[in-house]
Amino acid sequence: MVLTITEENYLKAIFSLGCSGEGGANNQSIAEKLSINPASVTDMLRRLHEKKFIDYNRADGAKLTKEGLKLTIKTVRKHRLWETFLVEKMNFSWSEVHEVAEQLEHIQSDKLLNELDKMLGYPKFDPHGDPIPDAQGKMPITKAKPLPDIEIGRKVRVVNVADNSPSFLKYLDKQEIGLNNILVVKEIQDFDKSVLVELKGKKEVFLSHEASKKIFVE
Amino acid sequence: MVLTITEENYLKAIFSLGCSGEGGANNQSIAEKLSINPASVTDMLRRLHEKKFIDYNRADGAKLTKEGLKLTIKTVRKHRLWETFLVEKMNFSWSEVHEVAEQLEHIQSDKLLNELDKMLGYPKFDPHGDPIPDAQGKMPITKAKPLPDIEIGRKVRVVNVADNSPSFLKYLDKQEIGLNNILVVKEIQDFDKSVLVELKGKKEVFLSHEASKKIFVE
DNA sequence: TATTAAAATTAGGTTAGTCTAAATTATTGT
DNA sequence: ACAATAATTTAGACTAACCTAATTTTAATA
Ligand SMILES: [Mn+2]
Ligand SMILES: [Mn+2]
Ligand SMILES: [Mn+2]
Ligand SMILES: [Mn+2]
Repeated sequence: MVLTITEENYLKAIFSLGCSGEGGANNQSIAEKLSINPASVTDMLRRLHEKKFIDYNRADGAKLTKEGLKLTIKTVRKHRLWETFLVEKMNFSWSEVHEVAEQLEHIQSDKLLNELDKMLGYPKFDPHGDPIPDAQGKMPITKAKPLPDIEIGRKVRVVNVADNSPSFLKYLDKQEIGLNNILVVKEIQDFDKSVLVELKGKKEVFLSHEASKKIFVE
Repeated sequence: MVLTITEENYLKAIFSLGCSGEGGANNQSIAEKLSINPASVTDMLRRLHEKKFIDYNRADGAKLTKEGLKLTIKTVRKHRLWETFLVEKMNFSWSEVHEVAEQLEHIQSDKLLNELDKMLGYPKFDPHGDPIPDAQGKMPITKAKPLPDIEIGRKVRVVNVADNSPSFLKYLDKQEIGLNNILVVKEIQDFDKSVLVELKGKKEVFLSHEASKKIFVE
């Protein structure tokens, strides 16, 4: 049951593509997510299927098997715990952690993983508000909504961001929007769907539709 | 200047073989250290030479170039800082850290490395008493001697162990010998060169010549 | 010095993971 | 229903890192 780093990355891609959208992950979306040629993806999907980590066919796309899901969730757990570690203990900002966590998630040591979890106080969410699976693979389910779905006037709390790219996160930093911040939705522009929100201290900022779709609140 | 994990491991092997013994590292010793076939080593030595990380010829063996040395020392720094981290912050024992550090040493993040160093208080030695190169690549030089070279009756302090294998380190644990422990050399047996030492609390133990050669004291 | 043994290299192969270009299958718009 | 377009797969190649078996070079010893 020992996966290569490459295999772990494919499984993770299939996992995250499978979360959004109900069907499996199709070749093209995996290729895009991993910046790899579709022909290479075909190859790897065949191998992952042979190893019983995924089911795959052209119509339904790739879906993790029970075994594949178990292994993938462990990788996700590692990724998110390491991100939390980097922010909580190593003075990283939320825009810096993802790249390093992409490396750290492949470290194999159950003891280290458990100690990390303990040191961080068994956190439930990572610095981007993503749920951290526990040692049994269970993770909390939240019913957060994207900002554009909120009625005008509601006061909400930012609980998750659906894009971990440094460019997006730095943009949020600049707008002074962070996890757990309280926002009030003031208005949504008709012509471009941009959202006007009030931050703490009465400060108001416009968020593009593009950006606001990726901000999840409760 | 981006090395593969495999290249880093070869350079590290050449480095450590070059430290002991004045000449370079020969093919066979590298092959043994990495558990790799000599024919494969020939291959890799050629590639490392082409990339200007080593000088190599059959007579003198492999020697790191200035560039190669710089990169290798950084890997050693990472390895030893991570080992220190595991012991100081993650409740690992000195016999458990090496294997995990072999993985962690390949993580690429200058910020993480600096923060790690800072969090640990800029340590000078790792859990086995090996010197940790600083950010400039400088490391303290000590004049420790192996236990069999000490005169009878001298009181000394354990400052380094020259074998990081779990089996050796667990053996030392069992004998209650650890870093910084004070020992008195009571006698050296003629027939097998085993060493009788007195530990704190007057307890006395025999150490085989094999073991005592690997215990460095001051 | 000639013979033998050890060390290193060469030759030829394998596997994982990638690529490009060409062929095949599906989907879609008219 | 059919042509155009999009998605996927096949075919053929490449690189890094390894292997075994055979050969060559160097060292040791009789
Ligand atoms: Mn991430
Ligand atoms: Mn995250
Ligand atoms: Mn070590
Ligand atoms: Mn060490």
